[in-house]
Amino acid sequence: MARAATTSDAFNAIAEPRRRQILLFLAHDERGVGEIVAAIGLDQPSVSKHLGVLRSVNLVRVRRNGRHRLYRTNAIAIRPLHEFAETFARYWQHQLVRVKERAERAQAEIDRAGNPLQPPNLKS
Amino acid sequence: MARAATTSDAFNAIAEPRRRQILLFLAHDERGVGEIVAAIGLDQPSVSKHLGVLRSVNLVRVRRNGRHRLYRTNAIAIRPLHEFAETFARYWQHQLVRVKERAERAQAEIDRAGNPLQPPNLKS
DNA sequence: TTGACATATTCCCATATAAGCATGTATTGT
DNA sequence: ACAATACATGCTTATATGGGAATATGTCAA
Repeated sequence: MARAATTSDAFNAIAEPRRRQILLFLAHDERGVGEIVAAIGLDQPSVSKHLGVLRSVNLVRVRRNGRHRLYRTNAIAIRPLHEFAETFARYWQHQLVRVKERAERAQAEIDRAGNPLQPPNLKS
Repeated sequence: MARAATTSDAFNAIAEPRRRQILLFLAHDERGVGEIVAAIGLDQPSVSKHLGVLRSVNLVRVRRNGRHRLYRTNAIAIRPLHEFAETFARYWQHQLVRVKERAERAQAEIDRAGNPLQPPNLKS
């Protein structure tokens, strides 16, 4: 089996850096394709194809206005990603707390030794 | 240019559903490969290869214990994903607030009409 | 209608899969 | 040393990609 299609879900669509760039660019307000092209420095057909992928997983909404098509990020489609990542947030927070505590203990060790120029715990 | 390698960053590695499954399974505590195989119902070589991808982007840590290799999710490697998704969280929260407000206005319309059986705003 | 403008779509190709199957490697128990 | 256990790696194949170039589609203006 080959890799899942980029159009299969938000996770696959977002794997591509240029698409993340586009989503960020379209997060605040809607923009025409030309503006996107100018903003991210990629040729127009490529941008249109990326937009096609994003559309197919509902990560963007389109609105037609004359000969322009105004795209905008559909933020809620990113929710599954957020929920997945959120699951791990508390783990790395614990991890960081432990690192911080260790650093503080090491600093206390230095202070107690009275000589800040000596690296602590060289062998343990 | 082809698609970026799955080993290029966390975003690409996480695009694969089985790898997300593995990360969740290894989030709380470390497990041997055999346990992972049993848990997610995939053959051993496939699991090993997925673990290889996850290793290459530091999404898991390994520790050897006799002939076992104990894997564990390295939660902090998921942080870039979380930060990306977090950027959009406030947008969809606004979106949901708007939907809720609209629903409440519609309900108020119904209440005012005094007849809950008639659908509101049929033409506007 | 004709042309100009804004986007989308098609074709081409080098590249990278993920799964299945077979095999290699390291470690332990006897 | 030998067999068994626990993983990792190599090989093959169907499939999908993203960018570049060329072309098609759709809309407005004169």
